[in-house]
Amino acid sequence: MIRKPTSRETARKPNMREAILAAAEELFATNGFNAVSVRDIAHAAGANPGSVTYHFRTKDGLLLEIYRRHCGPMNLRRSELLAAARRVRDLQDRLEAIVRAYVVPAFTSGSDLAGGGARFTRLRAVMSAEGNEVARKIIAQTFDDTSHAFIDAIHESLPHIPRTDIVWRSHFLLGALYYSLVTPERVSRLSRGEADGSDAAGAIEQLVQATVAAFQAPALDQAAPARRRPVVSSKS
Amino acid sequence: MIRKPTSRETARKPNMREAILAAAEELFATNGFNAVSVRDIAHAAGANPGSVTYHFRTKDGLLLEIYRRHCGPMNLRRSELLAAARRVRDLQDRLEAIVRAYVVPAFTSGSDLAGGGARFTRLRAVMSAEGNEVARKIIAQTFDDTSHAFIDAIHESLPHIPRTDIVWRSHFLLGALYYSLVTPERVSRLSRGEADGSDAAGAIEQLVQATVAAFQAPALDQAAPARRRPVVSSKS
DNA sequence: TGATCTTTTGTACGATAGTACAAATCACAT
DNA sequence: ATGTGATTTGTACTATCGTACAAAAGATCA
Repeated sequence: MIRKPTSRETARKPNMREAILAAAEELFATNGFNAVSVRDIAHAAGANPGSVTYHFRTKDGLLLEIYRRHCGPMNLRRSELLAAARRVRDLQDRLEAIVRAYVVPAFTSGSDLAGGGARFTRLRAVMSAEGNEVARKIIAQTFDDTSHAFIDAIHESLPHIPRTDIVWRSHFLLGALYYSLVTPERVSRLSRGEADGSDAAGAIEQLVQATVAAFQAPALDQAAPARRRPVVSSKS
Repeated sequence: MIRKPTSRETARKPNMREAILAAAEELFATNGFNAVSVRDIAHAAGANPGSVTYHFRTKDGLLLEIYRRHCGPMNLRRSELLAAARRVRDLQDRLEAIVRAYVVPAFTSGSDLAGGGARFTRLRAVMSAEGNEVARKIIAQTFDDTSHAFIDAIHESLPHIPRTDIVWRSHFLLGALYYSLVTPERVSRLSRGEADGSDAAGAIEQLVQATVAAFQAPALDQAAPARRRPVVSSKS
């Protein structure tokens, strides 16, 4: 999109650059940024360490390019699905459609690259946990608009819930989404094999079902604690 | 608990060992394991790098000791609160009490060390995202029993929900909990200052309210998709 | 074929990592 | 006061890190 591909763009190996990107994405997403060395990436991609420097200059540049690759398409897909969801008449159905528009691209789409969006979403989860600065910047300036659009849409379908509560609950949604991608094996283990945490379709259905209910929870009346209060003692 | 403190246990600085542990906990929790060097930790604790080696032998040993410090007390507190919650008669109230028993210690308690359990819970979140092996082992063997106890308790108060769904939803709970501690500033930002993501009490109330509703969501009938299906097109 | 540009390779450099270890320093019982 | 064991300091070693760069190899077109 930025460079015009000259006719001799093709390299010796068919797209070594892409192989490096894919390997880096995989390694970063599973081990974190700092645990993976440029040499690890090069080795996994069948490339020479110097080749990474040639294509991306620095390790940060490599991470940045991964984000550039995915953020656009994923945001676009989310916007499309959100626009369609907003046109749903029934408020209950609309809420579910909105949540689905948020969740589905994170699991399955996001770019045409192999592996789908799940790997990239997991990468985002890990980078956010590590407090990576490069990631933080590009995420805030790329996804905050979309996040606000989703929050607004949800708020419209739940007018009686304060916006603050919606923000919190959408935050929980993202956390649940991230964690499902980070440690899927925990689900399999705790369910004693009855559930498969790595099954994207199953995870999506569970997440959508649970999240819709969470959004529909009664508003948190911060002023008046109307209902019964904590039943168990709380020391300090 | 393992060493009997001889009368000359006190060092030159009052508890340099504890200072190192606290500094490491803080740095690991905010930057990840690999991004923090032993020298960073020593500097933050006002200690000499060699002192870290003396007390904990290796960097892994330091992390392990942090876990040992917190896992026991936190598990104990959770068990106490869970036992109390199970005695609540009303099923709705009981469910909320159980969720609270899970959430509250993660935010506020967990050990007598300064800073409370929030720092340690955040540390666990980051280590889990990084796929840290030392952490994974000790977590699985320390918390799985407790997790099962909570899942069972929740299942008892929601008998009509399949266990699989409960597992998924408690997984989402943990993910939401982790993420709230990892990036609280995102809540403040998205709510445009109306909510404070760093306010533990507020986060707890929001999380409990949302999670209880999520647990109470209708069961996911994997066999019969009774309700209307996705309203928006799904390509691929 | 030979010139030219792109890509890959191989190697090296300075910085920093984790850890080991001897020497210095401390607290305390005698 | 002095000896003794626990702790802290200072330093050094080896490995690996990110990155730079010159040379080799490959591709493209005159």
